[in-house]
Amino acid sequence: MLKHSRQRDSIKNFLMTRTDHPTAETIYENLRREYPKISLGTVYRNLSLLTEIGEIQTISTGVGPDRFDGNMEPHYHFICKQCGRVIDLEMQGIDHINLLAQHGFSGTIESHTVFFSGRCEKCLSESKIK
Amino acid sequence: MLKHSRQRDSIKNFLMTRTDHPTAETIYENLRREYPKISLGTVYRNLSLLTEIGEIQTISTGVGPDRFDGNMEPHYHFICKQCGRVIDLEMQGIDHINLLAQHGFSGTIESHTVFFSGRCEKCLSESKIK
DNA sequence: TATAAAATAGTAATCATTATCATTTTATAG
DNA sequence: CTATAAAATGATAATGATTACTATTTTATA
Repeated sequence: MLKHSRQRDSIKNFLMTRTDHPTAETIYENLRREYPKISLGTVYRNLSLLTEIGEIQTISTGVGPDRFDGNMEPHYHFICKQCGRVIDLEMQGIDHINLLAQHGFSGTIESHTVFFSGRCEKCLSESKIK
Repeated sequence: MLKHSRQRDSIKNFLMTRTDHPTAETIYENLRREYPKISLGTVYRNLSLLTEIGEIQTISTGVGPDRFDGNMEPHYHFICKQCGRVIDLEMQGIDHINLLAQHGFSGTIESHTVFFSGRCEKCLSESKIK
């Protein structure tokens, strides 16, 4: 049975205030202001738990540590090849790609994970300067 | 300047014979038959290098270690939620999603990474038995 | 064949994450 | 309220995957 925990609430609340998909380490550093004795293990444990119960999303980009997202509205992510920033994309849904994948495949297609990549606005403007 | 290496050739060749997207560890175990003294570091170093020069693909699924693919023809991957197997999908291209992502986004969308998931044929048939 | 650059094997180090466990917190019941 | 049991925590050790380091070997070229 799941019991209430102040630390878990705080992690969830922190994620709700951010749109930059912070890492466990960043979340830890920030929570320490409110809970100076919180441990990194507690942060990881709760991030896993919150992901399991569908309150947050874990984003494994394949580059660097995992990132976490408190926004559960369906949306897609962009990863900048230059600075690594993860940015929310405002685009229409592309669930139809599941049908394309299912066609001729003998397993069941239940979901998909998509990352777009390229260069973000900031990196583009900085490279123009140089 | 890039110099030739028997070990690198062997890694590349091994990947060309497989369609199951082996891990570095699996590649290492197999290469040891031909090169009993090969080190895991050499395997990782060459897998990174081969990926950099575009001869193979690194697949970071977010679950378990990275997997590697010697097939550079454009294609998509399915990851079984139950057994973790990575399977090639034979589906039409979905590059049009880049345009959808680009619409209203101020950076540049250059590419995308997509994984489909669900249950593979094998896991489906096994769960029927039980 | 000599030489320099690159690659290797062996191993240590690092990074991200998970596991362990004694102590504390939370929920529930008397 | 207090007692109790389950769950969560903090502190820390352990793990798994990958990268870094370095003396030695291999490769390409002169």
